[in-house]
Amino acid sequence: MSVRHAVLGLLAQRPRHGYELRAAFQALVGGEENWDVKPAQIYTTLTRLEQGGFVAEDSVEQDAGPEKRIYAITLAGRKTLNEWFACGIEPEHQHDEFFLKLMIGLVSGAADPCRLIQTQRAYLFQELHDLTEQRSQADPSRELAKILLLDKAVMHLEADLRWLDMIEGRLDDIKHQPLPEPESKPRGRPRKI
Amino acid sequence: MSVRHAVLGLLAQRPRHGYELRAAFQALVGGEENWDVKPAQIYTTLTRLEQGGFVAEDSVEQDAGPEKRIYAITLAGRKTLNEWFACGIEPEHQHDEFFLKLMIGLVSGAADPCRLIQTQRAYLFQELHDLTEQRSQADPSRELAKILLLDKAVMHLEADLRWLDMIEGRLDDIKHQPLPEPESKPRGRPRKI
DNA sequence: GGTGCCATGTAACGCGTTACATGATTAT
DNA sequence: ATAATCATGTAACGCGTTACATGGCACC
Repeated sequence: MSVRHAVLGLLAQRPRHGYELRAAFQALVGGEENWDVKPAQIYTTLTRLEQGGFVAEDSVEQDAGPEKRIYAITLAGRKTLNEWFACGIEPEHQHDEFFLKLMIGLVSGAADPCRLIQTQRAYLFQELHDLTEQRSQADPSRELAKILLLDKAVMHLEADLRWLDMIEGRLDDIKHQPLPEPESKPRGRPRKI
Repeated sequence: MSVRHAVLGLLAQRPRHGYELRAAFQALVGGEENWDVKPAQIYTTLTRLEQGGFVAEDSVEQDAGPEKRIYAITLAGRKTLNEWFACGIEPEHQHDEFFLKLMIGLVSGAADPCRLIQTQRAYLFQELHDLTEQRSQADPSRELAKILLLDKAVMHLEADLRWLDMIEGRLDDIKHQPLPEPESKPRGRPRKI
């Protein structure tokens, strides 16, 4: 959902071809370690945007080197882009995979909840350590994007760790909560028994 | 990536059919407002798991009502599940859509950065308000899962708001950062001009 | 007889990924 | 010559979504 709009935005700045779009995108987000967009995604996105009428093929340059298909944004594309600018972006979905794992471990009896929490905490600490290290080595004058993204990641990691502590404190409540295991009620009298 | 493992875990507890899996999943995560898994995903996931040899069709019950295809986990499935339990779950990727939007707004000149920040902040505040409201109305004895997930969401929202403030403080740095707009260097002498 | 739940799917699409393939130019 | 970079794609898959379709049974 985001690469689509980024492509529109870059084409709003000026018409470009696929390879150039990819380079510009990577430059904007501060390198491929922050957000690596694969060429295939750029080209398929361009195709879809063209089919939807949001961009149009402007021209094909063949003055030197390989051919370049140059795309430009359309009016419909600008409209879509402005809508993107006008509305807020919802923070990533509430789907929490760790919580799911914890619950699955509980009901299946195949994993020890305390162990799961320990493992996750160790993982997050390691992650936090790595990011803090990267953060301290980043150059504020050239890698501003990277630094900001690292700061965000660190803040979220700290939140996750605090949350893990909360969960650990409530583990007993979670364990003894009435898990509605629905008795899969097949209605009707059994047939042919 | 998570539903797959959840299905394995639920089948590790006992063999089940698709409809039952969906109900059990929804019960675990505390209702569809937390994580709504569509029937289609359950069935396609089951098909893929079966093709991969992680689950197998156990039997088809037809004692009463509609037929039920009952699946059971295999040894390979248990192995995969234990691997899931053994390793940590990485916090959602660093892809930040708002930061991307800000940068796109800057280079395209199609949006005012301050405005973008204001919009996003307003959106996050609204979200925070809604979640806090929900949190205060939740019943701790029955909706523990929902409460924990709400707490996590609130903590992350607060982190996002603090991060927004950071970005606002650095806006000038971001604006005046050397944006490497690569002069798209077509090599070779122009042909046929 | 209608509504609604139980239970099963298929089809098509969007987004993202990996892997593969082609070909031209430039620098060594 | 060959390796790197420029530039374009296709094919197939995984995950998730919406929409559509079918049919039995229960309850009123």
